[in-house]
Amino acid sequence: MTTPAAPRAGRRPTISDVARAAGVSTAVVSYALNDRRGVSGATRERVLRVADELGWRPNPAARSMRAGAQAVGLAIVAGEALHGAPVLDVVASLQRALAPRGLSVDLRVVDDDVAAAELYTRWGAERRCEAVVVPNVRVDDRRLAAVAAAGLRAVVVGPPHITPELSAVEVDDADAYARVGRYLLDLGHTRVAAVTGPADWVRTAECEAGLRRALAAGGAELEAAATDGTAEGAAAAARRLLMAAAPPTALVLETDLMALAALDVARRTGLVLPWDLSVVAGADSVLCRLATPALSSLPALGAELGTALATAVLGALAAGPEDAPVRVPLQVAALAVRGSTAPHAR
Amino acid sequence: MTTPAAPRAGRRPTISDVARAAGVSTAVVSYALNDRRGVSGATRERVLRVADELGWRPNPAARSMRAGAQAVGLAIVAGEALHGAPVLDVVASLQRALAPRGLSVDLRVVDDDVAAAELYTRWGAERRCEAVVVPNVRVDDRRLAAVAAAGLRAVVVGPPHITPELSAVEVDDADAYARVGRYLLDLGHTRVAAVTGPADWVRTAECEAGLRRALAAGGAELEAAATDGTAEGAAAAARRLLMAAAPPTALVLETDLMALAALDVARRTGLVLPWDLSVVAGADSVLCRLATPALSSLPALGAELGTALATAVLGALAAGPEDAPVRVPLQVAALAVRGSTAPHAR
DNA sequence: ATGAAAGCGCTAACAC
DNA sequence: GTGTTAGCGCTTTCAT
Repeated sequence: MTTPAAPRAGRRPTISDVARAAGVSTAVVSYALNDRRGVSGATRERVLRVADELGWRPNPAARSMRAGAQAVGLAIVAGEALHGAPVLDVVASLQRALAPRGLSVDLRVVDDDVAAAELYTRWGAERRCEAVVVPNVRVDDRRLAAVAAAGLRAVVVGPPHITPELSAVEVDDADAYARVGRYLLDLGHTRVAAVTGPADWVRTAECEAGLRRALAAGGAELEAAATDGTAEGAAAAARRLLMAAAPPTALVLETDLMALAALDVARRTGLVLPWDLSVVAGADSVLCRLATPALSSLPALGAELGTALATAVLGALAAGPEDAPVRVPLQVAALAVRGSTAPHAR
Repeated sequence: MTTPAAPRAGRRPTISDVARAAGVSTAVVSYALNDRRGVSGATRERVLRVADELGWRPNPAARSMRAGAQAVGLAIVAGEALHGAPVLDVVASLQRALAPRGLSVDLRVVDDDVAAAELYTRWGAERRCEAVVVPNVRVDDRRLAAVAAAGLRAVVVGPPHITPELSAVEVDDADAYARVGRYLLDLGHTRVAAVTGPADWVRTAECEAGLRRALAAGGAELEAAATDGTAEGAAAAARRLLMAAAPPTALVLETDLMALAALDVARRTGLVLPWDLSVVAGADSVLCRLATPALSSLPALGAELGTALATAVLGALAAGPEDAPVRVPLQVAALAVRGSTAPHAR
């Protein structure tokens, strides 16, 4: 036996179907379903029950039509990490934190920052998302210009004072790298080199500055080599540094893969870790633990960055256009000391 | 000076705005914009020009309202690869191939296959996507049941004869692993072990079967150890295998990380590669090239899998409900031979 | 507390 | 070839 109020077969039930089945108007159903006041307890109860029985689910397209796209956009350049963290780790925790608010994450993999900027422009025009996340900020980043032009709310990821006019997750990489610097100083290293990612990334400069300041305070010097962030680039830089007249006794590399590449170079150069050379990775992973010797590493961000981003996004969406931007600080935890670092034998 | 037909400030132009500005009706604009016949060349031209001048962009929500969600869903379990390939590589090429058709990819990271099944059910009810991609199929996969119940079109990724009633990308892993088997036979190995991912994955069984058949044809035996697919799990399995009374002289591992873990175990066991032990990785990556010795590896799928998926998805969407499912074959390319494999010294 | 109805931006059936 | 119009499913005034 079929309830006369049931929707046509082969169609998902709509609010009208629920309203008909519950014997009320669509407005009441909408109110009840969205937990709004203006509905009696009994009616609300009944509506919810009927909606559940019918298997009603909101149609996101229809909802977006009025409420705006319930999504936040994230364009990631192919091959890049998300501020040093594995992209999917961050996305997972961001999705988890935004889901209860009915927000989804629109992740796109683009070729470069030019494509990302175009995408932001398009997203703005299409009203495809409420806000965008901008990671791996460059100096004079064209994406930030695009975001501003598109009138999108943005959450950037960067060091504490980045783009003060925008909401941001402020990651204290300078502090983390300063701690690495002090650790190496304590071990007696006086010639340290850093192999970083692209020179025009704000984060790169920040990490290098933190490390340099800490070393300088102890009378040690830092030689920095910017690369494209690939294993090959890091290997080339490491080779050049280690072949120099007065080679460094400690090497800091921004990622796990870069550190692994440096390990390989050191091995081929005949250097025995950690006695001839100490190596520190800026972002931990299984790789760092599997390497021989295991690599001393700064923890990589992951879930923490995702939740921090969610906080910033939700804050930015809640805030009016006149309100101050939301700034969410995020600390990098302690260096994991492993077998790749040792006191410098003078 | 403002055109009288310009939309109110602070609002994105709609089709009505374009129609007004071009002096035609919304239907004509819609037809022109969607490249449909029934509009004169001159009118079409003018409409397109005006739309461009106004900066009109389609509103995806409004479009989805009639046409259905222009998206394909992909739920990936946290930590899993996509049929051995890096998730974002596949997603990038899938997005690139679907974008011209106006389709986007809705990627979600879920905790496990139970959550994935729930998500598929929800997607079906919400009409959130046109089709879903189901990778890493398990034996009696609950996700396939959910997909069927939700009435979603699905594209699965698996071996050639998987779920014949659904569209699929058929990856010939058995053949690839058979080639590895023959290669090891040619090197004189007679005791080979395979360390695989979870035993209830269809692909796992397929890889193992391919390897086993090829080895058996040459009179060699295969010992297979299923693991959880992590580096730790692989290390434990490798340790157990290598400590046995008659240890294998060649080890095949499903992923780059697992192979790296095995390398580490071998090193600690005092085995010198490739003389005491040959190691093959089932999925290549920078890691395999950086390892010492570099690992002989089967290429990992990436962009090819993405384009194959796009072909299958588009085919499935184009096909009527009565049409035969779309099956897209995909071959794994040749083994890259590197320093981790050598003839077995009898 | 509840109902009627307008409308979000777009498409498509139908009329001219 | 072009215009009119009725929805798609939902939220939200505005009446009652």
